[in-house]
Amino acid sequence: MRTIALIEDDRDLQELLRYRLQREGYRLVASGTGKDAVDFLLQTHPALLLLDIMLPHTPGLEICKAIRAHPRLANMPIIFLSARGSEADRVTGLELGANDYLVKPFFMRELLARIKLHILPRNDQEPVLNISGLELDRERFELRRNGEKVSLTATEFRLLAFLMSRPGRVCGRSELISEVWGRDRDVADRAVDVCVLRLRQKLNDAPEKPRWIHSVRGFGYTFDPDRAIQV
Amino acid sequence: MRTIALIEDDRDLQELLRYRLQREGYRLVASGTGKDAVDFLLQTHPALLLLDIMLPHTPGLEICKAIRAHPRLANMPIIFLSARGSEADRVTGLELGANDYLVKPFFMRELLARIKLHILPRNDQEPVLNISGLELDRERFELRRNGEKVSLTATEFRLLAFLMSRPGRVCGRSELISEVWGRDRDVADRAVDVCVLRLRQKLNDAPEKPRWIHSVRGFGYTFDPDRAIQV
DNA sequence: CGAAACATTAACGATCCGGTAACGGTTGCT
DNA sequence: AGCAACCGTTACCGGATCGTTAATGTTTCG
Repeated sequence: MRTIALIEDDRDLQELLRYRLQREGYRLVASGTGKDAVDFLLQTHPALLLLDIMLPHTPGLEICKAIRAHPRLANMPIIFLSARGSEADRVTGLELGANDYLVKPFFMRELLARIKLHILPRNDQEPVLNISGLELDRERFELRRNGEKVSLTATEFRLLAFLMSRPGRVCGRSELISEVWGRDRDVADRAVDVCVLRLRQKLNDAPEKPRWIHSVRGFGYTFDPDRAIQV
Repeated sequence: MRTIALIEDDRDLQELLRYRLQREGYRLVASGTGKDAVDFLLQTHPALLLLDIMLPHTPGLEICKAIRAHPRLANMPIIFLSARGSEADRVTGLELGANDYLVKPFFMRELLARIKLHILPRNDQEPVLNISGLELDRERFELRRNGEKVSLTATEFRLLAFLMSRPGRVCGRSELISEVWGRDRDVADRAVDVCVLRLRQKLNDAPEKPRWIHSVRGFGYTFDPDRAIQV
């Protein structure tokens, strides 16, 4: 279940949102004040933040700035909720790094739709990817090929997940190492090749017709079932 | 410069947007109808689409669905522009996969802020260059000539990418060597000629009428489809 | 016209690159 | 401790690729 954070001093709105969000399957954690907002978010780890602009003590815009400056929170989606709807208000809100800006009173179902939008869309967070016979389940850490399970190791799984979440994109070895192995890990390029080799073996990914992982000479690898076979 | 596509039948709004977006440094490509929207987008490769909902022939919602279903366009950001602002309209728009929904009349600066929001997080340089029948895809490391794939090697690809990203500019051999081959590489000038030769062969780039890569005697090479043929 | 300067082209061989198998270190479980 | 799974490294191989060279065309200019 995904957690959504709310910072809002209006008690009634707080309760209304709690009710509606719970009905949609979210967990709501709320705070009535912007004091210690960063700590609050670090503790609760929400998937998204609903942020009032007019708050006692710390204005919402300040909080937004602080979040964007914080390395661990920087890309958390933020939706501003504000009674102020002038052009200038909206623009400053959005330019400060908010992902969306809704003017009160807003339609509840629109808010829900926009929340979904900002939480779901990233391919690399989707719990299950299903591409041309390969089913990658990030929650169970399982891979199924035409329905039957293929057991992968952790690195193999992460590598495949990274490639599958960017179908068609050619990923260079250095990119793969920093994203799959870790930015700080000191690992040779060829480790990627070997990992790909092992993946291909487990997937029965023959160099024939419909291949999943393609080598792109001089650049790297790509997951692309549609790519023409190299002749 | 980033391209933004607009599908909108209101001429006045089209011109207004063209004016404002150009002032912000975008290039606008517009179509008054939703017919062949997918082809239109495949050709122009915009970074984002502004889409009217009420269009003659094909409704915007249909276009949105078609885009999301198309593998090469699926994650293009879409902003709906609509005169209809009811809760149901907004929700269906967003749930169909649009990234944003603005109700006409909207604040121009808010639109600009939202455009930035949806474009910014992505890569800085245009991933696909499309010049006079040549389609260079830096993400897939592919080149298509009038739609059909031409397979290039790494150096050929980098050289062509460098030339195509500066159409009309004449690039000297030494410049090309340091930018394409690498500042430190010790390579003779002639290597460039040979690489250009192989490129031309693969592209069927005859020295006749519309030529892509031109030799500029004494200086170097340039990619320029508009250049008059040397007589 | 003829030579110099420069560009085009074909062919060759060195180098680079990716596939693969084998090795050994580490980790975690029994 | 013993064992197996996992993972990064290394080395070798074959083939693709690329820079060089030299011969051939083409343009420029005295």
